[in-house]
Amino acid sequence: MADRDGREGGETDVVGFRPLYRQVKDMLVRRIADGRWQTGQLIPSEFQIAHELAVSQGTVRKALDEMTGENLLVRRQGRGTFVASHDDDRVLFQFFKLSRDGGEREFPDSDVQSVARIPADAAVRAKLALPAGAFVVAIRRVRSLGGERVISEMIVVPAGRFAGLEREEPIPNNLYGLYAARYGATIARATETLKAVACPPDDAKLLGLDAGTPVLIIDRVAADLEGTPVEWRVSLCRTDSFHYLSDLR
Amino acid sequence: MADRDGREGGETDVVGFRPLYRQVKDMLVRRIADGRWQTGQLIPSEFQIAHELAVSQGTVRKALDEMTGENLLVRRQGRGTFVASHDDDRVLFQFFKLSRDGGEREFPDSDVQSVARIPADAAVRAKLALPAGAFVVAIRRVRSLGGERVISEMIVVPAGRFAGLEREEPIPNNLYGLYAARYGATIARATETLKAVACPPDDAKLLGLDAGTPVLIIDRVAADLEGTPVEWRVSLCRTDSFHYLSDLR
DNA sequence: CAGTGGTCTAGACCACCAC
DNA sequence: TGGTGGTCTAGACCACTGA
Repeated sequence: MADRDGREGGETDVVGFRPLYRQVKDMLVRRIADGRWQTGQLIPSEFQIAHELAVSQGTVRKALDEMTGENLLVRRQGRGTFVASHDDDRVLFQFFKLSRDGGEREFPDSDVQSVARIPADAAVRAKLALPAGAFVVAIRRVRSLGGERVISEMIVVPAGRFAGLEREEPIPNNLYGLYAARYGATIARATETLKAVACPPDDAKLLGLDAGTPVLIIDRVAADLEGTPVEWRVSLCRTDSFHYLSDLR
Repeated sequence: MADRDGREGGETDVVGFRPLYRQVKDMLVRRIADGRWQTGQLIPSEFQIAHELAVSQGTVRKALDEMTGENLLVRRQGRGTFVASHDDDRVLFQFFKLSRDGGEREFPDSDVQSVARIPADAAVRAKLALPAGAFVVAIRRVRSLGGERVISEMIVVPAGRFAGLEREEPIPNNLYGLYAARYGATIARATETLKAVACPPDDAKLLGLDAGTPVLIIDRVAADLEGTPVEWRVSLCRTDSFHYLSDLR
């Protein structure tokens, strides 16, 4: 690598030492973030990357291993290393935690109620770190498991970053795949806040419940590779015969 | 190592090849599981373990790194590698997901209502994989955050594995620390199932709520290093000004 | 200062896959 | 058969800690 953190002269770093493999990792993450490496694509072999960056193969390996651990890459022995894609299975496993009691995990269907480009109010701007005057695209939809309506949700994304999303037709079931493929936005992490509340009348109607029935409310902010918030989503879920699964490790 | 997976003769493994570093890891995990390495204890250095097992230092490092990633070990540069302990901070971070809206994470207080040794009913036996006729110790307690009652919970553990727990006095706030210190049971993982329900009258009284208020119900089964279920816990949580936090990565 | 974990390298060989 | 990732080794040097 060009300079190896500027340590060639042998001076002691007082602060801010960054291991070589992390610098390599940052460089490779950037290649995904800015779209030079597309979702699902085969990336160069360890040896090629090592040669290109003038670094040993072991250092590249450590960077790739960390990225694999963060679900950014998928490695397949004998074939190569691929940029992870937001296919249904991954999204299901990583981001969809609701399933039928006693049932297998299952990808939900979606029934879009409305899509609109609207000004962001203060609450939305706070969640997505947007400036005053920003616009957002808001989607309302109902999701079903096994034909039964289970989730009523509202999704909000910045209109600037997702220009034209409100004219997308149809709105796909798996939104994170769309974000990556059409807008170069890779969802890497999300933070969910859960509460139990009485179901409001409008959502109750959509879900076929009595108003006031206890439902789970999931407030999610999803972020991209740089940690920038990209989507705010509030989901009301019936949990009479469904549940939210959380694995603590 | 004694045999290195029996591959010395150079024969091809048709099935069941297990990398050396995993065999090392299994061996070291067993030392924690059976109490030869106690919680919080300093373990031998990489070099010493490598020499003892006749394996290279890099192989030991890979085993230790995996164990560190699973929160079984804590490594401190310049000092050594330690068996992770269930101190308040770790339990708070890894296993306690409820906090006040807008507040910092905080360790809850406990107010024990009852402790009893009782026969396990069918539901309990199913959760903890116990045979017919088994006994359990059941604990009921109320937990508070900042002086406010927030959680009403029931905890059930096998009486065989935790002999005399019902006579423990006092029942400590941090149970997982007690499990490790007195009964050699390290809680390594837990699976939580969440639902929103109407609060039953008894719990409502304990939490100072109106019966029927929506509350979050958390059904947790906690397992030890071998994956054996060790504890079943059902927690009713008020979420009017509190929330459950789930990080998706 | 000695001892620990952390990083980096170089090279060997194995397991797997596609051609 | 060649190329990929996966494992294992050996050794050098760096960064941190505590006596």
